[in-house]
Amino acid sequence: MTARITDVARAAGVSASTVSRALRGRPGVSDEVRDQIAAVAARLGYTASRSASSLASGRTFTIGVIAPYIGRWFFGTVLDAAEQVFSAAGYDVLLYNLGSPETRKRFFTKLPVRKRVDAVLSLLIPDEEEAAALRSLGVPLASTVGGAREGFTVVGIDDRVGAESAVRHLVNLGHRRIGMVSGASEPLHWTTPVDRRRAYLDVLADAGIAHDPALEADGDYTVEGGERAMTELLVVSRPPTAVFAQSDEMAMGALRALRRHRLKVPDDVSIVGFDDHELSDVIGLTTVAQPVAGQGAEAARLLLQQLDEPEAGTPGHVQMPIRFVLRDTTAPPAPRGPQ
Amino acid sequence: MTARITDVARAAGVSASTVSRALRGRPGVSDEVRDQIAAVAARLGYTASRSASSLASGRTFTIGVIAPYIGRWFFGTVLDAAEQVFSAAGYDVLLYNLGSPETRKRFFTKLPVRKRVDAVLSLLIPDEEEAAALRSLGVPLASTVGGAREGFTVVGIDDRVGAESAVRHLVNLGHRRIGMVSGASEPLHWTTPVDRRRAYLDVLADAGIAHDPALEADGDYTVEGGERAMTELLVVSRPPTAVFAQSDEMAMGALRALRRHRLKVPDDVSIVGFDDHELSDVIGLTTVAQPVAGQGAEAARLLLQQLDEPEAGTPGHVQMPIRFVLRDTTAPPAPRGPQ
DNA sequence: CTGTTAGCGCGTTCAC
DNA sequence: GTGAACGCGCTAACAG
Repeated sequence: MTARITDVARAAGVSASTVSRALRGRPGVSDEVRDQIAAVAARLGYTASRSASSLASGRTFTIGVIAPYIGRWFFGTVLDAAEQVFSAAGYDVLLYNLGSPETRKRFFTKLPVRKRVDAVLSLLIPDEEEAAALRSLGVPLASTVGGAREGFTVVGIDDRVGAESAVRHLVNLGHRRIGMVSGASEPLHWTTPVDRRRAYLDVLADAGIAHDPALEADGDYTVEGGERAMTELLVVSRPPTAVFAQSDEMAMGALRALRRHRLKVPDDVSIVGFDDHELSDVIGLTTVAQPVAGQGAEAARLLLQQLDEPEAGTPGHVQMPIRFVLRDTTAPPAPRGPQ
Repeated sequence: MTARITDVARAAGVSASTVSRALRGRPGVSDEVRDQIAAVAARLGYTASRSASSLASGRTFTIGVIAPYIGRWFFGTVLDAAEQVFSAAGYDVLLYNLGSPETRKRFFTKLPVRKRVDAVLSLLIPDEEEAAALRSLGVPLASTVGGAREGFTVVGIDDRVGAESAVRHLVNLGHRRIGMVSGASEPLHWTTPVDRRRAYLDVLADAGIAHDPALEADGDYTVEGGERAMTELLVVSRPPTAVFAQSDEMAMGALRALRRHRLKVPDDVSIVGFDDHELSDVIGLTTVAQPVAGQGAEAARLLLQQLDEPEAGTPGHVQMPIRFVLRDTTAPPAPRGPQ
């Protein structure tokens, strides 16, 4: 139904190989022949069949991208940026949205990307077993978010430093009852929640503040989870005067919980988030900014680089800069706490 | 490097054809042979090469998805839902992120999906020229958002009805100076901004309110654009006491502009949005809710249905339900307007 | 610089 | 129920 390479060859009065060479910009074709072939191909609306060319060449010009929840702002933004880099380089993106544990498991056992992609970018660091499955593909691998992994180029941020700045800010304001909304119920293999919690504990210890486990609640990295977690923190015997939420979305949930409890922010409770969500500025949320699109683009670039220079080895770990952003949800504690 | 079908055939002591039939569940293979082949294939980690099988069969088991800005919440959520439906049905998703006019143009002239996909889902209705290009692919087509198009199954909402409810709510509260933040600088071919504006004009006319062009400003469907637009509306001689923003993100931008101008919402100015963004609840934004993930899932389902029953023709246009959501950003006008 | 010859790995007729 | 032959459309190696 659509034109094949032999149709173009016949119409241009040359052989199929010449058409192939001409259209892919390979040397060994005179300029006039090349131009004429291009014209004929355009007239016939010819595009090489990817299936056939990858079968013949072994290359697919396709990158597999594995994302957990595209709908979440963070991963959507990372994906957006990575896709732009890939498509600008002529690669297509095969997207796998691994939200539930079942789809995740099925993906790594069946590995539908086998023989379909030239490289894989995982938006969240895979656990060791999953990483081993990906390594078996024999293609370059990269990941954003969540620690190091053998065989992977990883682009991330220093979660320790970022979380420390958030908590230290609260300490500097004079808070002593500092709670945390964390994301512990997520898959346990990534280092992000662990590092951010470690930083929280370290800063408290540094400030001579005893750690109270009752001031930690799990927010599942979602708005709703953040709301639930904040509500939990409000019913402990001595509620916190300030809360560090491990993500902006959980911080927004916490803000909603506070509003429902008629508590003022930052007068009654201070909130600091992490990520610098696109709407954090609208809400006035104090947070730790990280380059989200930047990480996606950088990981994509490094992956393409490995594809171009296979002998270079995997570039290892890249740290992107972070920045504390002061807005309106943090202030010194009130003379008397909430309630 | 990885196992081929002949490796499995040899290891199982059968022919390649039998392996092919057995693994794809085709009839004509005894149960014991089938089981044994499955075992051998699993042991060898065999997966059929998609390139080879689609070259041979003509099917790709891949769906092309065209998205404008994945990073935007709306499209990210639609994509997320659609991808889940596709992958549950065994299809892979080839993602094209057509943010800029250049990438968009390049996509539709080169049509990299040609011979690579069994169907195409566009997350935003293509213009007539783009639609013609897609029709030339000869595969089932579907779209979300933005009116009807020949050859496409379209899943959307009734923008007129939704926008009417938003504006009528403001009228019912007693507002007479009602502004609008629209998204007119977007590609002109989709009906969404047109329909929502039409509804705005109709409701004003119904209420006997003269239309003042100075009360309309373009917000580009972004938070920043909404902020700019609201700022413009505040400097006209008699500013609006209420504003209908054609999207929640623009409404959030408007809220930020108002906050910067020290104006209270809803005391000084009422704001109503459209979409029910995931964070609108956090902010307390009055809006018109539409099923976002639902539209993506439904469009994906209808596309798969066309793939299963090619003779059924294109199912046409599906309208999803919408719902007005009253929250905290709307109230009757103050006795005296702002300023 | 260009054409010819062989596959790439699989699905799909046909025979048996 | 199973195997042998052929071709999907293209690229790579070799001639010339």
